[in-house]
Amino acid sequence: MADSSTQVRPGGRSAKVRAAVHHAVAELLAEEEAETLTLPAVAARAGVHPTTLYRRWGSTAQLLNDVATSRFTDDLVVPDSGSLAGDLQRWLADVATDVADPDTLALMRATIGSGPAGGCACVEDRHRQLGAIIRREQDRGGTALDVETAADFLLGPLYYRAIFTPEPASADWARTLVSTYLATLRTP
Amino acid sequence: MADSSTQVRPGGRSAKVRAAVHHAVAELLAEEEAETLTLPAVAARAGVHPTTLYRRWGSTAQLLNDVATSRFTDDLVVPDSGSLAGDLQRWLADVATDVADPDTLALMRATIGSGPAGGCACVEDRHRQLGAIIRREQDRGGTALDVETAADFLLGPLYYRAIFTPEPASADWARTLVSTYLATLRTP
DNA sequence: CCACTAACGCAACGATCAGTGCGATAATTT
DNA sequence: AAATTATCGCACTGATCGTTGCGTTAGTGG
Repeated sequence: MADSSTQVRPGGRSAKVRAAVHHAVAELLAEEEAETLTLPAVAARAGVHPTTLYRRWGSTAQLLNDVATSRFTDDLVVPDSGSLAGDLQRWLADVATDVADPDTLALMRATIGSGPAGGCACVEDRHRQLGAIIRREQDRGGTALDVETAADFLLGPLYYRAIFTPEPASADWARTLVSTYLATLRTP
Repeated sequence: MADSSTQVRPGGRSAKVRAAVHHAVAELLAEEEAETLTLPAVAARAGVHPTTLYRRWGSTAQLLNDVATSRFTDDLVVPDSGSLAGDLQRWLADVATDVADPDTLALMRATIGSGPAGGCACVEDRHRQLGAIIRREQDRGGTALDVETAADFLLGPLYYRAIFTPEPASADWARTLVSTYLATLRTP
């Protein structure tokens, strides 16, 4: 009975405001620099009163965390091609395509800059997806992989290129990354 | 003779102001959230008038870029242990130790969030250092490595863990990373 | 359909930010 | 040492931000 006095009300209007605000954040990050991303600016773009943003989110950091979490959660379908290599290649290619979008990158950068937990909000679901792929391979009777190590070798180079280097990471490059990673497993 | 009319003057006072401002940025990022990093706040901490910051840097984005560039340039000595494995292990362990510092991480996060070129400012010199190590191995008659690929497998997982995951990356883990990377080269 | 209340809009306020013009200081050159 | 001028400090101003109190709108349960 933890805090039963205040009941949430995610009805039509709140959901509509939330969607408009999320859309406004993505728009503003896509077109201008992250400097001008203030709560009044987002409110004006979303057609919502600034007070609403101050009350619901409080700061741009929490708003960005919310936007990034919902943006990078359940946005990709975990493939089931029948083999580990196929699943990983399909999935990482999708991730690479997603990360190659400049608007997506802008959201990631802003979220990372908003606080220590910003990065986690961007890749938390990716780790869940990778875990699902690995678990499925294990159920097939295949090799048991460590999720963290796989993330180091697959997501590591991909996100590193996206954030820290100007050169893009294509879907083909992601597939090559999976091949070389699986090759290292067969030859310890 | 491009713009010979305006000559820079990096004398004693300017250098002192610059150092104080850089120090103030690092301090503010270390203690509080990145939200409050405004030019007047930095000026107050540095004991400098806000107008100076508006004129010399113009925005927090450019200031952060300047701070990050000078912070992550010539801060590590490229080792020369006689072997590629030794050089890489020493160097990447140093990088890991540097990145493990919360204050360093805060500066990196803020710089990444300040603009598209933020990430490059943090690792540009790292690529130069890695290139120097690889070139030295080549001069020894050893294997010729591609700098970009090596960065993908060495810096990628390291910076990915630092920015996107809560678990730290120790110096020992970095050395293991080098070992596994070199192992993959011997077995193509 | 009605009562309840979470969520939003509105107006007003102090605080801080971003920018400008002008004089003072000090680095650099002759 | 004197002249030149890049750089900084100061005072001032308009704009924007962050916050609060109060009334209104609209989900939610009876």
